[in-house]
Amino acid sequence: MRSIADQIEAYLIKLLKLSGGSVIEVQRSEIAQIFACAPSQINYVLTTRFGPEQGYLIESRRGGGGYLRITRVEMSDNELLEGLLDFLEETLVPFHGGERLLIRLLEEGFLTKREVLLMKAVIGQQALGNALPHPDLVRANILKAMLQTFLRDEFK
Amino acid sequence: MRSIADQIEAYLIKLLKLSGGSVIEVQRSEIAQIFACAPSQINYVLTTRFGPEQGYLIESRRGGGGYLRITRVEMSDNELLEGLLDFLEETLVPFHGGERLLIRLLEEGFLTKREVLLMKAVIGQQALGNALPHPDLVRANILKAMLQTFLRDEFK
DNA sequence: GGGACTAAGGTCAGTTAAGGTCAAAAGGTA
DNA sequence: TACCTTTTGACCTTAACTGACCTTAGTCCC
Repeated sequence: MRSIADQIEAYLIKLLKLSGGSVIEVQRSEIAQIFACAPSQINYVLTTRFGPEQGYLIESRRGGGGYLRITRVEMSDNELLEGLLDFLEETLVPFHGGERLLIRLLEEGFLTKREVLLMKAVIGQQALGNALPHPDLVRANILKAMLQTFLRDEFK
Repeated sequence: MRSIADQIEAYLIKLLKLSGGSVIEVQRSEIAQIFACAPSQINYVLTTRFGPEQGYLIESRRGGGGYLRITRVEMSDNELLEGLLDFLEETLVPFHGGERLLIRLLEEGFLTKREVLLMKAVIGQQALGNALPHPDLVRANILKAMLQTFLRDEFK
């Protein structure tokens, strides 16, 4: 069974699509009610699925008339790449984090499906094995090296 | 008598057939319950019967709503690729060896130039660093994982 | 303007629900 | 017996989820 988090994610994405534009405003408590879950669950979904890595910006306001605003952020290829490289600079990459990042690049049309599969294969379990000392760090380095490929002249 | 492992294998294969498509999602604990065995038994079956050599890809997710996803990846009859995989099976890959291999694949029209650059980046110094215990082995594994990507259905 | 009250959203630590790993015991078979 | 395959269980990691408590913003009343 799909988890509630997955369902909420799907719901919000649907809202974004329906809204035509790239921004929606929702009430945390309302969403929580729809899915019969704790309000903090919504925060969980937002942080795990709608972070900057996935290409979203979250703003919010508390108090009466408060809201959550979810914005899909469009970026140029270079901005996107450089942002991702910065991100990788400071971060370790667990497999699923890396995967989401790649999906983002696919959605942006930056990578082909074939390339994503290729890169997924690289950062996956099988390739890295368990023997390595710091798999998350190695993953970050590998992704960085691959992405930097695209910053080269010939691809601009 | 057929071992439980064999029965589980048969069951999963049946599920795959029934599903029509080439992918199923199951819960480890559920399967374990059906066959009244330890959950880790399922992992055993997966690693011994549903590895890449047998033409399957395993993905999984932990935590609430976790699952095991088994994907059938059709083997291509392409001798070159399979030959290369065999070759990698027994060999370590120093950087320049790996590079030659990629160039050959480019010449054969298997990879685009872009893909070759991508893969070269992966097996290069920067990505793997110097800290790793067996860089040549890691390189072999990574290349293997990447090439196996191309054995999948969608690329035939 | 300043409390007091109300209506939001935020945080975080802790619990629950998965799957992963590994070594060791058990079972088969040449 | 020696070796290989199965099977299990103890322990680990990761993801999902919740609830108690906190912060911020607006409203009403004096």
